[in-house]
Amino acid sequence: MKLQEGKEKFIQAWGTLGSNWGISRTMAQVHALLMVSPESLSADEIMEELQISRGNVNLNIRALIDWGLVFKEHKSGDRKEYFFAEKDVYKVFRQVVKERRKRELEPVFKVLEDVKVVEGDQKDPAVKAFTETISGIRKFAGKADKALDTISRAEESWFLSALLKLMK
Amino acid sequence: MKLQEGKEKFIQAWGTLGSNWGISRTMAQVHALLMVSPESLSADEIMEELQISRGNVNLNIRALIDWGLVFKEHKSGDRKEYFFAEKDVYKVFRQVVKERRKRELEPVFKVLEDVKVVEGDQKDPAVKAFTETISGIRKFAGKADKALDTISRAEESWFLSALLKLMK
DNA sequence: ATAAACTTTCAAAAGTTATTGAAAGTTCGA
DNA sequence: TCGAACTTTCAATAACTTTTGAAAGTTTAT
Repeated sequence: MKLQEGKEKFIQAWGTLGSNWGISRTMAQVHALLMVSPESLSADEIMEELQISRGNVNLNIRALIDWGLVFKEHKSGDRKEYFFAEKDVYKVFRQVVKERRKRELEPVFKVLEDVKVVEGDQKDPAVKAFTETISGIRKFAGKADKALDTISRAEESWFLSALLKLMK
Repeated sequence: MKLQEGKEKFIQAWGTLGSNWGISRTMAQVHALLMVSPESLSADEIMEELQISRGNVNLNIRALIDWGLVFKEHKSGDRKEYFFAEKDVYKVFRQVVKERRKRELEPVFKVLEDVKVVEGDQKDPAVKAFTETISGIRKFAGKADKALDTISRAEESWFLSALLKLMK
């Protein structure tokens, strides 16, 4: 397989994976392109490679920077900005875990906290079912949150050895 | 807080969570409604509670059944079908892990396998960067896949005690 | 075999999200 | 301060996804 073909296949696959997980397809594609580029790229180069507009590149690059997955670089004697991605997959994973935990788990906790006590007779099956489901979710979410926090702080070596132990 | 209000808040929150993770909002809302209902519900009851059409209920119920999160029930003396959800949050989690692993990780593996060897000089930085990134992702994905497989087979008690150890 | 009660399908409509491109804004060197 | 080189914004538009509802299909009791 030719390099260009491989790149394109990988970029498409990464884009699909992203869009299945609530990350915009283009954002994931820009990320994929930067992951396989040895040098940092300018906005123009990204436009050219992915055939997307300047505005779109700008929007998605900023989102990636916001997620902590992409960084800016300035080359001397050049006024353009250049961008490069974190290439260590484990660091990417940890960063995504960290961000999504903050963005999505926290609002859910807030709602669970809000609704955990509803008025009414605990003998009413409707009240009982509601209370029990919410309480089950709260317990599970608390544990998941701790686990994710641990993962997002962990060193790769530590994490992998712990995983291996887990799998014995 | 009144039960009805709590239910509505929870259903909205679950819907938002779902749509952030690539699951349709309505599918997550139907799931949430069934999670907090003590009895199984008919299509009509779901239509009524969530104010959505019959076709929409049917589509999303079938998807939930396909995911293994919701089940059918027949009540004697009644020709309607009734639906109820798995309420054990850990089982729900395991089922989702299992399904997404199958649906999404597998196609990505296939592409990674396809593109892992590209023609050209390994001293060419473009080829080298590509090869190294793909190889990093393959290694990580292999480990993640094993971990998810373990989780999706594990008993809750086992899983939680392993997590606790992990967190010491 | 029929009809009532129910479920499923699917094309059109509505709603949502992503993309464009041109205009506005910013930065920098001379 | 000016103008060139670049980045950012945002309203319009395009693309995609979800929802509807009526028609078709299926099942069951008699």
